[in-house]
Amino acid sequence: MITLDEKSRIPIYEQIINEVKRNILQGFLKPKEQIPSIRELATTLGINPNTVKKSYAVLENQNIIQSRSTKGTFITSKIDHILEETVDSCYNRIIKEINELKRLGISERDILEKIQVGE
Amino acid sequence: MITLDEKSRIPIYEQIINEVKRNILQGFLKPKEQIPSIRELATTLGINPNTVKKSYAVLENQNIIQSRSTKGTFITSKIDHILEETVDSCYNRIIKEINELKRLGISERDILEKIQVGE
DNA sequence: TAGTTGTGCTATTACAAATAGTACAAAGGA
DNA sequence: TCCTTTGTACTATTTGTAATAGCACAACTA
Repeated sequence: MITLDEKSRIPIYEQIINEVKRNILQGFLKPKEQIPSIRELATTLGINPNTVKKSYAVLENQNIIQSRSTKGTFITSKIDHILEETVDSCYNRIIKEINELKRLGISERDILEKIQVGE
Repeated sequence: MITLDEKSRIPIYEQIINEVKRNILQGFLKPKEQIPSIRELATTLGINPNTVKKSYAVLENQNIIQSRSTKGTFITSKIDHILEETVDSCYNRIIKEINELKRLGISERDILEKIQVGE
């Protein structure tokens, strides 16, 4: 299921990209499985087909999906790299925030405690 | 010192807001201290005065700076709240990323270990 | 044959950021 | 007094990107 946030600063076409990846990683979409056609997804989301096309083009470029003329669009058979990349970028953003906190004078110990308690 | 990232998705006027806050938090700008005039900062950064004005308007609205006609613009005397708010938003972003990692199947223990080792 | 698929292309719209330009009043220094 | 600098206020324009609109084509399929 793909949901969009119109108010977000992130463009719709990027949101679609992220949502497709999320669906794959959560197991809702599996390798070789067919995903909605450009026109169908556009109708579902109430947006223009060109916007979906743009998302699919990027996803294909990242070897996450594969489009076949007159057939449809399918998840790539090998999706292992997606998880790794997504996790890495998550960690990178966390590290970035931690460094920011350190710069503000918060000790690493305090940060880790707060994170644990906060869960 | 204020630096801008033209390529960033964050608008210039927001970057200025963040930079002013950062300078305060790092002690480069102190309470009641005068900051560059709208025109001066605009010249320094090579941008339009209206853009700086927009940033200053937001900062004044957040009680971080105070503008006085014909005098200039000054840091507010009370800036304690800024640190708290900034730290809170940092933690919130970290929590958000951690939840994302959990959703991807990473255990909290693994996350915390990775963060510690990564530092 | 009719419908659906992805593809490719151009033109247009929509929106927010940023710029350009002008004008004003008030303070302060020469 | 004169000049400069300050913040303020306002409108108009430019710019860049996202998104839309619309069309045409080839190929597959029921």
